[in-house]
Amino acid sequence: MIMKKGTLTRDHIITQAAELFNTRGYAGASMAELMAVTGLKKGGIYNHFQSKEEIAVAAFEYSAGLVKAILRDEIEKKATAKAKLTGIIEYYRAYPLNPVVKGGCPVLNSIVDTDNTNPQLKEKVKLVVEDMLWELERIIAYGIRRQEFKADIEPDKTAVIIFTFIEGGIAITRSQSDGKIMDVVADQLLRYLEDELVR
Amino acid sequence: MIMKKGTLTRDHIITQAAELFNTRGYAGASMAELMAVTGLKKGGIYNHFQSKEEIAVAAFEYSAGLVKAILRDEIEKKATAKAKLTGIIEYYRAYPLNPVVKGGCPVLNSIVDTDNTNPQLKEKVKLVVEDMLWELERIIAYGIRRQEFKADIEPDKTAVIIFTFIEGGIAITRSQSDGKIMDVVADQLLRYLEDELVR
DNA sequence: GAAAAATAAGACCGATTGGTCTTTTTTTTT
DNA sequence: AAAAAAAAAGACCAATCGGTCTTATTTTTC
Repeated sequence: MIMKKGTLTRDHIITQAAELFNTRGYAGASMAELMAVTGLKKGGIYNHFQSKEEIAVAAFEYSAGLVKAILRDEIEKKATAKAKLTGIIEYYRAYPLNPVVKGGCPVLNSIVDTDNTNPQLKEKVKLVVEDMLWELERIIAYGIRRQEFKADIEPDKTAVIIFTFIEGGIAITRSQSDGKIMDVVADQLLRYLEDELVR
Repeated sequence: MIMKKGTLTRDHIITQAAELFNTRGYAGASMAELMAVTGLKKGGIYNHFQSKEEIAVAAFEYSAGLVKAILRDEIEKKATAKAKLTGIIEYYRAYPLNPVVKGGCPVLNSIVDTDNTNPQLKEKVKLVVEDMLWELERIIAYGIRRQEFKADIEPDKTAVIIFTFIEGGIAITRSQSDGKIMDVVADQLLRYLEDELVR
């Protein structure tokens, strides 16, 4: 057997929990609901985790891993910095239609959902955001090095601009249930890329 | 007596609830906590409201009213469209330091916090976002009319750009606890205003 | 200041919360 | 296939959940 049964079950709990917590929030989701969506009873779940919080952390790590994997893929399959950024922007244009996890962007949701009663999760979220900013920053620095981008742009600030704009778009889209908002955001980001970054 | 005692108590509950729900989320905040922060017992609270949900709606309306009042003030005290937008941008630059309600932007928080189990609040949030977009749109249309802004810019899309960018900035700021992020956002918005809107 | 009305208190409710623990069942090892 | 180990079940727990209702108190009206 390639994988122990328990590990399979554990993964199943995590994927189901990721969706549940992302749609209902940490406080809003109950263990009873998690039991329902996993098809397991209390004993089955608590055999793999020590607490609800531990499940939430594992679920967020899983969701964040999905997002990162998609971004990495988008980055790696393009050669130029401009193409990499364009790929990311286009990915997010379609985001409201195909979120990585049901319930919207897990990064945005966790930022807002995580109050100060869960410092462990809060720190994890912070690290994930830092990591995504860093990933963008690398692309921009790469573009400058390749002389695709203007020499005087600041990679760190540019990364913040792109990322905040995208996450804001996801938020407003969610409130209005209107996919066209992400179009506006994506178009504007492409214009920004063309006008202010490309030399 | 200018105001009945009950109304005063009701307002007190609302202001305290606004802060509580904004920091802990709807599901995360309990009636016991609301009792603690208001100094009232169950009977005192339920004398004014029928349910927790009704309190949450009233609290959000109150918070949204505060935000709108500030924006309106920022808009009215300036004469030109450019000055109005600059005023709003500068207001949000300092936002992480002085949120209208403790816990961050109530609009952003409610967008994310409100799942589909509370359609009444969700609709309210949608209307508030629409209203804020509309307010921005009006300024931009005003700027075009006054020939401050280019004639070919689209007020609705421009409003979306400004608003999503600001809300995204607030979100990321919250995750990183870093006030400099709002500086990057504000600076970029001012540049956008100068370069793409002003003719 | 007395009567009426509004307000707040606080005991009480059933349901649900996250979590524990023993027992049973299933899986893995030998 | 037997023994050992892992996994899942499900009864059980105290605490808390949102909410109700009667009683006591305070405020308002007359």
